[in-house]
Amino acid sequence: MTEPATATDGRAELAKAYVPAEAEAIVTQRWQAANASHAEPAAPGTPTYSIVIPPPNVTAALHLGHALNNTLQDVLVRYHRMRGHATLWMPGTDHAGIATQTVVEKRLLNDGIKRLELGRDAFIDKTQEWKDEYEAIILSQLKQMGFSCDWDRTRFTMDEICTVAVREAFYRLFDDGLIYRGKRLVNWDPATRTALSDDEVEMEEIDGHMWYLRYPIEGGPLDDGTTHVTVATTRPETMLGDTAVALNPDDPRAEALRGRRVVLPIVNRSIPIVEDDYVVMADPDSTEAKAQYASGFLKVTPAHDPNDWDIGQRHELAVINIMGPDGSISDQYGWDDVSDQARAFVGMSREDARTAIVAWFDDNDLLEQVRNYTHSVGHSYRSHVPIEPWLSDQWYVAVTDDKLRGSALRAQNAEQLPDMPDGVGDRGRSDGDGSLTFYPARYARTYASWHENIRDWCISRQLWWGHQIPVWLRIVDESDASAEVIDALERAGIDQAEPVQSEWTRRGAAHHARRVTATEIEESICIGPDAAVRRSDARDATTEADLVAAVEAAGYTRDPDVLDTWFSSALWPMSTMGWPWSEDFPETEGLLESFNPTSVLTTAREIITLWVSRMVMFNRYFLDGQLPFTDVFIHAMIQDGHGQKMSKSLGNGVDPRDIIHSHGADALRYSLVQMTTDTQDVRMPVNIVCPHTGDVFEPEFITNASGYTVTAPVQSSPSDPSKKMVSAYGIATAEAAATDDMPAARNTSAKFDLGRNFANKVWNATRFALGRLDGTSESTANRVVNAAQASFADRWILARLQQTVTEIDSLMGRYQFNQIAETLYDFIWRDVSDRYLEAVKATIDTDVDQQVVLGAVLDAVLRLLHPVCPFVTETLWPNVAAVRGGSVAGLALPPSELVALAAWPVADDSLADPAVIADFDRADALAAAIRTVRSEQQVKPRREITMHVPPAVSALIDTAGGVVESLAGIGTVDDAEGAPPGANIIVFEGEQVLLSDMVDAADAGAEIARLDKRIDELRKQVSGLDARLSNAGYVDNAPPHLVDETRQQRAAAQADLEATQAARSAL
RNA sequence: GGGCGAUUAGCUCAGUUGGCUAGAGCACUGCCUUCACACGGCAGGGGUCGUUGGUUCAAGUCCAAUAUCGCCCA
Repeated sequence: MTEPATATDGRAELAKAYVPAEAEAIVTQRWQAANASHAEPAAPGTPTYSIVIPPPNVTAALHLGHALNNTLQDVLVRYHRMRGHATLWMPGTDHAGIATQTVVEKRLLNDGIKRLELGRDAFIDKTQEWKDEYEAIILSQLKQMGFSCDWDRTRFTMDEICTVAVREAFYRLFDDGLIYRGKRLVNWDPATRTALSDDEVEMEEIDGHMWYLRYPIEGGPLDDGTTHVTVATTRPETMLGDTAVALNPDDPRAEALRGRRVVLPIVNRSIPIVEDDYVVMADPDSTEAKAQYASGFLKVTPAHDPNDWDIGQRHELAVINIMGPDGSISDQYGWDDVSDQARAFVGMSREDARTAIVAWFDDNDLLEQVRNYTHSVGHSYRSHVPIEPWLSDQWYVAVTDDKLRGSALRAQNAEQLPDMPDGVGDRGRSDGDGSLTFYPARYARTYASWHENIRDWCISRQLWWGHQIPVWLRIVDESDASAEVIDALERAGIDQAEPVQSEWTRRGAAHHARRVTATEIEESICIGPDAAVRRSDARDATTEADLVAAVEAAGYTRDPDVLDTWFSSALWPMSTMGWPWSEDFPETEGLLESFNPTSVLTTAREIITLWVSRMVMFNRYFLDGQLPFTDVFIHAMIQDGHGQKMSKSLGNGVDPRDIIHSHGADALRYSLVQMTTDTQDVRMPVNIVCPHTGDVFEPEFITNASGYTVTAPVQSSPSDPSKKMVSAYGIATAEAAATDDMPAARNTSAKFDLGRNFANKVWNATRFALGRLDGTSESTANRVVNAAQASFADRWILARLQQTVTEIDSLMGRYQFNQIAETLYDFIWRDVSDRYLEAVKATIDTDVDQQVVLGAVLDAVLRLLHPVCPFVTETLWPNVAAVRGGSVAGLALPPSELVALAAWPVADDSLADPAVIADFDRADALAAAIRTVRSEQQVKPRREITMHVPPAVSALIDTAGGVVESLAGIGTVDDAEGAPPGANIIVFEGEQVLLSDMVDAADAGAEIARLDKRIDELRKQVSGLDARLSNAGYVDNAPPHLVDETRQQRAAAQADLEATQAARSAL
């Protein structure tokens, strides 16, 4: 193999096959040296194109899902950059609060270190180290895949510039009354001890039980002798916090029970019986599981169930919280009527308490029955333990406010969401209304219906890793409260925050107060970033540090919680571009004006609610209705070979670096683009590369504890089973560790062969041309070829090029990625390589015009393919540039040092030539028919045969100017009369074409068989067409052009049939 | 429970508003190591388009049921 020496102009000697690893390293350097992907704000009048990367979490290395997502973005970005747009692709990573904290905690625990013992600052340092490590890995992966992000602008969601944006956004929302603090039921994760938003809760089907517990009726039996009511519950342990029993008002038993109370067992609490529509009535014959299992009585535990909370609100029930933050039974969080009997349960875990309480009911003859019951239970997406609805103080964004939710809905394209939901109001209030378009369109409804059912967004997380909430709190007794606070609270009820005018607001902070108990008041001071405090028009504005010091001196302490990760992600298209004060970060000046709204957001569908919605709400809120992006492209998901979603726990993620290693980055990218369709998720069966032998083999699978099919952690080499290796699953799940004897094995997949072969094809097609072109010669250097005077093959390939450019332009605008890949494949492989290069082989060495055309076509091919396959095209670019000369009229291909910075080809309409394309297809069809006979007669490929043609066919052959001869291996073209006896006959367009000099002795039997088979086919075809034409319904109702077409087809098939029959009978 | 998507060749997938003999890649068969490419060329085999019913001159495509799988929401 030739060493790819790099000359100063970037040209390399071309090896026989494309070697991605060598090319990728060199090309990456050239891009870096040219700063090829850097963007500056657009000059006036220049069109812009921008994308912000969905910032990957710093929890782990990227997998193929990221590769897909970002490949699509790079295709768009490179395409628009070549189109001459000022193009920005903003890269970065996300701190991913809970996810990162969890992985770091786990790693520390492996070393025996506990987070709480380590302390907040030291833990954050450790997490920072993790972040640095994985951020570097992620950025390196992105670069290895060739992504043309503006690396100079790489951001992290906890960078100072992002922090300023987060602080300012929080401050403004707080000041505007859209952020509030309240005691609510939250989705509590007892394992990580933090609240989760609704979106972070995953529902899982659980095989559980329905327990039927008897609660004695207070004050003696009813008239019918009933002594108790039976409540049905899946969570008996929460009964300690029951504050009512509810039944449906339509229940026949309601009247007798009205006004009665029950005595809560164990606790001996007297609780009311209330009537509420929510309660499902018992009906053993119902098709609904709920009614089948219902007893008609519902225990109501407002502190531990969201539905019960609502019932409690309606009936003004007490709220008794019987659990601590770790999910154990506790009397420290609002339970103060603990009976002696109940005391025994305090301190138990929720699981133990469930067992113990059921046992207690059984022992006391109050357990009526137990039935198996499958129901869905919310689990933490992070720790996977069941969620505990838990009462606590949290911060919320009032996303249900019209300024957020309504704005998000009004943003939607009116074609995709014609009617606004009730109460949202019509579009047309602000700029971005009606401009948000989803591709594929069906996701517009997903987005809309989510907003219709949205609840306020819980943004506080009990974590250390993240943006700490910029609010300082203190609780004061009403008697100690300032007059300003009392004055503000006059206007409000309990648990409602009210703005206060105070010394703090006069110094540039925001001040709220709310009553938290009958006598206590909670005051909260929100302080903006230093840049905001300094700019404040408040009378006594100082600095953030001074203000914080003063607030803390006054007895306020900062809320230790941090913000939900998605709060900072929601600001990503703004914060990365310098909002709110780009003058403080000069490198960002002008970005917001040039590049926000961005052109498109590319993401997977799971993130529509978490991220897309919130970016829309925030961007519009802070930027006068301006959208963060106008298009949203939702792409497919990559599943493993068993149709399972790729996930860390299944260890079935594939590292793109493995694919780059086995196939190259361009192959990875091309194959991913090729499989990106509107609808279908993609299955990716993965093989393993043996690190000992290089063998590629299908791994051994096992079924894990949860019933999923996973790769066995340790695999054996197929050719030598004594050699072992660790699979990616083994590494991801830590079930096996790589050693010298048992190294880690890379993954690969045959799905990427397609892309690798294609890159190699481009490579070799170019090598062919390089051997035939010499652009430095006098004759070609300044030659301008006019298509009208060019040869048939040249006119054809230029017409096809024009068609291809037009098609790709259209497909790019519609995000039809798989069709882009197919269009490129068809043009480059089928047309340029298989047909054009074969057709010109005979003439290229002498036809100077053809050399110009070939050079131009190759140049255009590299440009067209560049967005998808940047490495191979950039590698070949200088070589092609060096040998091509002249130009083609109507085909603009201005020179450029790098193809990455070259102009997208512009092919004038004058190059379009449907007649030439039609004639070429005819010539190609004739050649194909001849090749079929050659193959059947086993004619040697190099043997040049003679064809004998009637005048009609002769005309085509003349028109085609040698193409038929080249493609069919014809040495001589003769007229029909000259055919020797025994010549083979094919029928083309109703005419007989004879072939001779095929073999030394013709096989008459094979010839007869072939013609008989063809006659059979043609008969079927004719009779099929006859059937259609004899159908009056078709002739009368189908569009006339289709009927005409059918008649022509019928005539052509009939002519072919007759000619073939004539040939057959001549034998 | 609600919504969305899928079911087409052995495998992985295309098939735009209904209209040429339902396509591609891999795999398979035969021939070819021809001076761009065996990561290749040429030729070929292989599909009752999940099932049932309907609309239509015409259904892989539209409608209705139904089965199976996946995802999202509750």
